[in-house]
Amino acid sequence: MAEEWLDCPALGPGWKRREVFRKSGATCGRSDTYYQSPTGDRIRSKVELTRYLGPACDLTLFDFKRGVLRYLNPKAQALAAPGRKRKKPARPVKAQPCPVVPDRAEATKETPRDETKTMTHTDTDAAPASLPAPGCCENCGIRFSVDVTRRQRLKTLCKDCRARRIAFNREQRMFKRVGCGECTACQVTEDCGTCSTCLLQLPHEVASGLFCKCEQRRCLRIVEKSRGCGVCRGCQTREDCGRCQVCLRPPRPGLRRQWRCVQRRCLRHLAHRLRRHHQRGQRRAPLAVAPPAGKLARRKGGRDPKIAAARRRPQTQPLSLPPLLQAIELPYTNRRQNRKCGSCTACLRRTDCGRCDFCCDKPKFGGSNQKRQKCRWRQCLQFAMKRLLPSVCAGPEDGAELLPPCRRHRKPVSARRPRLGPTLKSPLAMSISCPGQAQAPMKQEAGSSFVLPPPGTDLVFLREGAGSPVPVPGPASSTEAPLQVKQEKVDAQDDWTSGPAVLISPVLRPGCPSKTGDPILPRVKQEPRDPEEDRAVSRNDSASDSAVEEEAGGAGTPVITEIFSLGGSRFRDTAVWLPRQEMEAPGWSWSPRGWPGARGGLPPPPASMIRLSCRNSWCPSSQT
DNA sequence: GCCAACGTTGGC
DNA sequence: GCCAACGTTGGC
Repeated sequence: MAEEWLDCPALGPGWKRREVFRKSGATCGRSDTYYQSPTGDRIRSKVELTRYLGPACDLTLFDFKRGVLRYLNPKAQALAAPGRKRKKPARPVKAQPCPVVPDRAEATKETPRDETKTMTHTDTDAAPASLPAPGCCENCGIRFSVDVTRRQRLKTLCKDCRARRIAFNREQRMFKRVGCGECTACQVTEDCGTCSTCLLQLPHEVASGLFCKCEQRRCLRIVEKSRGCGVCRGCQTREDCGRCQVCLRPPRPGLRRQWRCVQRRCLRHLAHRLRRHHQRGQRRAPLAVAPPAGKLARRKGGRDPKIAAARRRPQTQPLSLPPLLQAIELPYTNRRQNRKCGSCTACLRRTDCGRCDFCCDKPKFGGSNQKRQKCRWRQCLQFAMKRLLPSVCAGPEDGAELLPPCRRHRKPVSARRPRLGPTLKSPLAMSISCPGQAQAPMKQEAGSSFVLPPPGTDLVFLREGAGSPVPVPGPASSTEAPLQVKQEKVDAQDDWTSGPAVLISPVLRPGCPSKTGDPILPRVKQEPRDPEEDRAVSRNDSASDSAVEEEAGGAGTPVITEIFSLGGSRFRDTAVWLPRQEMEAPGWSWSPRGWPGARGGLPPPPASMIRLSCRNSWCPSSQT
């Protein structure tokens, strides 16, 4: 079955249908059917289609999977007609040209002619959701209509080029997973033993897996993003011309990256460079490290037999990796499961709050299903902690679960805009502590569902709990914001001076190097108080000195749900402030820049604190 | 750097 | 069949 968009005359002019086969995972081979309305809206199910079209449209006879009208014999019609039911839309539908499904008496066999004839638009007066604006495709140059009111990816490309680009990206992902099977690299069966991946002495089962191959065995058909869009004429050219000055250069034996024929160079990149007058940095060498086998054995969900074998492997082959490098996680086949510890308060929560932004986005709460994220109050705390705080929130073994915060290319400062808005959605909602604050002895709860950072760190965690006077927009209850700051060690008082800050809590004082305290930045996102947690909070409000026990016991949902509601993958862009000693490890760099309080005139953080970011830019998504 | 958008997959 | 939501990526 074709996976491109095809006309669906059964729904009327302009409607498209697409069937997509799942290419991996437990449901590999299954197909999903999607529809696209004349205005570009995507519909994923019959329910959504019914909602979209409104109650005036009867879809009873519409075969969503096949995109045609069902044929009903007279007997079936007679039986079905009296008790005809129609799904009631769960929410109001925006004005759309509404195709009319014919009455049962008009239903005929599934012939395109009949469908086209019977499917007509009656609500022709309804205005389209948005007006298209003319434009030219960046790739092929043809004029095309673009919906300027919608935020859309690849909007500079026409429909065809955009589809090709998406298909290319999909192909590239597949090449990264399994390779093309044709290129010389895919034909290599033995590891070289000398590349950085091989030198890391990964377990064979893992090293030969999908993401951590020997460098000499990585599919050559993977087009690095930094070198081409994959869509333009240059990228599509497969053969060197053999005549240009580059082709005439001598080859570079032993190097994977060879000279690229002028005819095969990305035109889009060229235009991009000309526009911006600077060249983007080059991708650094991929680097991935497997977690220790002991942690592998605890992973859920992996179905790959090789991975399973690695899980069963006894811990007799310890990896001699640098400590922080061990924090880099190998992406697993079933990474979707890795976001849940299953035991923290958030994971145990069964109901959506119905009020956070992600809940409001859900169709069941009347949303448009664009964000498609789990309720903020249900996002795993362990996952957040481990990925944000590699070196402090877990022991050496747990550290292996962490993903490296990879950096993307930054735009020039002049090109960035200050973001103003009602919310701050930043991993840096985690702050370091300030001196002179009330001390709460932190303890390591190894068996707890919520692991606290060990003593000796300067990290402070925001968490739900007692009231907090964080001045954030929202309902009146915001004065009882579910924020609480935990801290451990205190720096020397002399290292700090007070300054203006937005976030003021009983323990996080002005001047703290917290992004939340940057008066320029948006303020801390204030989620509505969760009714279930309210009860626990009210019980514990008066006992601030027992905050640690509350946290360890999972009485409340820490505000790190805010951190993680961003989605785990975004932490590759993240840098965190950590004690300087945490930086004394290879593979990490630190920068004195990035102090978020600088723009607000706040004093710099103490010398013992530095900003941590990962030097390794590789991540699975960096190549497409 | 951040995040909205959305393709995709898991699971009921 | 449908929904939930994970993971990626283009836009800002």
